[in-house]
Amino acid sequence: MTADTANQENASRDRIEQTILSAAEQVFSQHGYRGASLQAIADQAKLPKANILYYMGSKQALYVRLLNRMMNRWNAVLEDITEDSDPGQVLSDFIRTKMMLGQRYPEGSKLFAAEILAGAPFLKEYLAGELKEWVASRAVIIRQWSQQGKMDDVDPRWLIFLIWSATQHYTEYSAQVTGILGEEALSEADLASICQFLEHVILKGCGITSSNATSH
Amino acid sequence: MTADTANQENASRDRIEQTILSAAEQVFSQHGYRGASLQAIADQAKLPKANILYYMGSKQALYVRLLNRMMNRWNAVLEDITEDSDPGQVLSDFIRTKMMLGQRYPEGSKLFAAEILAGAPFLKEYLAGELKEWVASRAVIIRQWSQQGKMDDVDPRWLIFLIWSATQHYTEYSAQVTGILGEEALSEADLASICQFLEHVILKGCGITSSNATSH
DNA sequence: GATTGTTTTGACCGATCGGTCAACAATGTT
DNA sequence: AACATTGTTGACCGATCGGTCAAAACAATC
Repeated sequence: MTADTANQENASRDRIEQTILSAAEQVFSQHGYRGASLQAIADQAKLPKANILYYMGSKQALYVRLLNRMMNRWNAVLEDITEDSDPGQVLSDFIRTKMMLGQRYPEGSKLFAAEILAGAPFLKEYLAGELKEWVASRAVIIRQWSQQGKMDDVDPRWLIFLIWSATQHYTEYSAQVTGILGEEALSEADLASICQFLEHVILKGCGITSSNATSH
Repeated sequence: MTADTANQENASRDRIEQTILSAAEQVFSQHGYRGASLQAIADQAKLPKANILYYMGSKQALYVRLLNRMMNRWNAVLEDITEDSDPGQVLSDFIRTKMMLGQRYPEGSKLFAAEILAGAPFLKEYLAGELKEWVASRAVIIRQWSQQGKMDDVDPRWLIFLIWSATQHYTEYSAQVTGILGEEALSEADLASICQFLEHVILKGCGITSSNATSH
């Protein structure tokens, strides 16, 4: 096997795998792990069912792979903050980044939501391990901001949960949001308006005086 | 059949139905409509599967009945507000009531969440009908509050969504929350702390000066 | 105590579930 | 050209799916 053909074959394999992952993400996100069927995924990917299993091994392996892919997409968020950072800037970025991620990967976000709803059977260790430490370390920094008088003395954990929930709402509850708004999907103007609203309420609510970058 | 025996039999039937509904709520809330099986519901209720169908007719009828039951529990919220109401009082009540409802009916709330995640196939008309009108009518009143200078000029729809999402988070994402906090379940102290935090941030964020009833 | 109506439940139905396998096609290596 | 490896897929497996049904158990009326 030459390097060329190797690349070609790997590329072909990658393309097929991406097709399957994308199809599976749609089906799993709508119906959860149990409610999704390999046949439905195969239909969505326009491949025979046996082909799905040839590439992915099993339903569970496919599902776990999707969960990991989604979690890697979140890793960059809020990574490089220090006690000297500007809370207004950081929280503003946090809100916009989270909102953008949800809009960019709606199926992945819903997949994650369904997993949590089911009691997080495949993510228990991740939540109680990596993610718990992530929240704890961010909380320390936020607490320092409060002590420095940069913002009110709020519980950082509740603040993080607030931003998570408020932003995720617009992807995971998109069926409700669009139903109530009477629109097919959220427009760019809607999204900008929502971001502005969340920044205004959360920053002001935390006693953060709007910096030049976050005024409106 | 005497009136006595009639009451007795109806009461017995009601008891069995409540057992089934409660069992079904647990199973549906964890795995969604498709992922739930009548056998799992029957096991949970400790009844033969055929008995479930005898009382409920079909899986779909059972599911729809659960959805309706849950929606009736929400009907009382935010019903009697006017342009003369105190925004601080009303929003404070709204937050606490929503949070209490989620804690009181965690399975029902998760059931609703799973239905929305799946694209609301059984609730499309309700969302675009009753609920849309409910939001629109509340929005009018909130807009009046803003014009009266009682609060900032924020989009009432985003405010309602914010309160919904922030409160629902603690029931629907309870697996994530407890995993991160390292607790089995939210304590009473946690709940009080969360309510206080949400009131502080949202009211202050909307420019509502804390009334005597909502200070902390 | 015979009759009538209501619950209860195991047995069963066709369809679908996740997964296996063998036959075959396609491709790479020598 | 011969051989080895990898990819493709219909047929099939036992288990489970939602739902039906009839026979037995139970209760109420006459």
